[in-house]
Amino acid sequence: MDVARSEVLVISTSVACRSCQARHGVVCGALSAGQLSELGRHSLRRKVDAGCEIIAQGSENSFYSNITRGVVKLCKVMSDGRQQIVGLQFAPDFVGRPFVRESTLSAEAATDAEICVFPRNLLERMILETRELQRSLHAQALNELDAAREWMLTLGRRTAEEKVASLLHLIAAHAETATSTAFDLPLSRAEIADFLGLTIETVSRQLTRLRKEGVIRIENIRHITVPDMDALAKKISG
Amino acid sequence: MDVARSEVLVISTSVACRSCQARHGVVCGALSAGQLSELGRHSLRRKVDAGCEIIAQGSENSFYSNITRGVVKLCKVMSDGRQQIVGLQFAPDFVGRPFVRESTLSAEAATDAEICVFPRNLLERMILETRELQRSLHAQALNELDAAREWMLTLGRRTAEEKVASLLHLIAAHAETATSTAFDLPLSRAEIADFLGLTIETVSRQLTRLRKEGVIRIENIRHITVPDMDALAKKISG
DNA sequence: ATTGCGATTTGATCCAGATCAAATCTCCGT
DNA sequence: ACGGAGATTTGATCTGGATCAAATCGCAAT
Repeated sequence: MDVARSEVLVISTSVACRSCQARHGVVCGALSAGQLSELGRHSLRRKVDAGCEIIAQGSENSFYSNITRGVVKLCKVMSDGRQQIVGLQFAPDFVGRPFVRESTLSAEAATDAEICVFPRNLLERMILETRELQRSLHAQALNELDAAREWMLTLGRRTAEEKVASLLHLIAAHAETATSTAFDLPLSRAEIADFLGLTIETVSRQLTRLRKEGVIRIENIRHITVPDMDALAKKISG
Repeated sequence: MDVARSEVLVISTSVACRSCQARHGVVCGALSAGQLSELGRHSLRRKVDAGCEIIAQGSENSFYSNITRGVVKLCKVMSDGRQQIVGLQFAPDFVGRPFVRESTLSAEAATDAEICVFPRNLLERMILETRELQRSLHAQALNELDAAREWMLTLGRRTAEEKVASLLHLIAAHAETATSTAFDLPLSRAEIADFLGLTIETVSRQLTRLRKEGVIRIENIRHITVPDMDALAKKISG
């Protein structure tokens, strides 16, 4: 997303922030009706296509957002092009790093998504003013920290097969279907590789291996079925 | 640390928490004089030897602490024994995971250390009551999250040499000497391996390689000198 | 339907780091 | 000073996953 353009849009909008309320967004869920109305006057509901960069690594944090639909990937890239996905976020997560000027990572829509965009200054003021918002963002930060550390174990100590199984398990847990036994992958093979610290070839080979073992079925390139979730879980050494 | 024993000690102490104040601990730095005095009556200053387990993975979070001296490692272990260090904490960091019943990781003193121990219930009440404490712990959680994600990049995408250089750089940045060009390693080779997702043999080989290249001098097994910090930094691809 | 191109899979080979196996080094207790 | 045991280094070899190289698939544009 282009920063200058987004600021123009923020100013021009005047509708209340209904999308977040509907999804119990982290931000809107913590605000009073009055605050919600003030925030709504300056916020913007925005559709972003898969691949759209919401925040660029190294750019100024000039706005924050709530995801209301879709999946966002957080990514770090090195100067020589190597890159690592360091987090996946799902609705209704908050996106952004409060209280730091420059972003150390990029946030990019992994699927088509919808976000609710808030101007930085207004939101930071509300965080400092509103205990419940602070508490709620603190809770999300702690949850993300738990997830990041769990993933550090996966990156540092699990085999390729365990890594792929871990990813499928993670996606299944966040899938929107009730059963979560069949789901769409929000990531391409290249993105999966960047999340797992592997190459696309290894990811592909491990997926076909899991398929041949009967642990998963690959309905098509982006759609997986897991006949027996326990069999998948057994692939991940605890 | 034995949980039952620590609770007895907490109850029996009645001195104010002066060690934290001196080090501007995350907790004590955020409290008023009155709160400090209440907290002090229920807190405990405690020396722990290197290797002492402060929190056990899977145990109940029944207290929190502030580090006032030394280094604490956060560690996750798998049922088959593989383990991964997922964070290092230095004075005056806060140790513990507020608002969650069971710890998903262990915290262990990496060096001889001193911590200030608070009972869980009292501290959680103070977090909810005291905006400044909430803010301060939120800030620490966000910093730890940044550090965890930076380390995910290291674990997933850097080579063994870059990993070892990254670790030395990290330690140097937290060293207590002003120059930080010479420092003690708070970790054994085995712990370094568990932090970097490598084996001890690879860690040892990369250290001697950096030594032979003149990037570091190994004064003795736990003490490193870096003649030129830029040369070390150049080993870490950005 | 056909073409074209990027994404994915599959195959062949390579190599960074793991594993197995000794030497050394450190340092503690006697 | 003298064991002795664990920690560290060094050496030899192996291997999981990377790299290089082709197919093959999926699908959008014509």
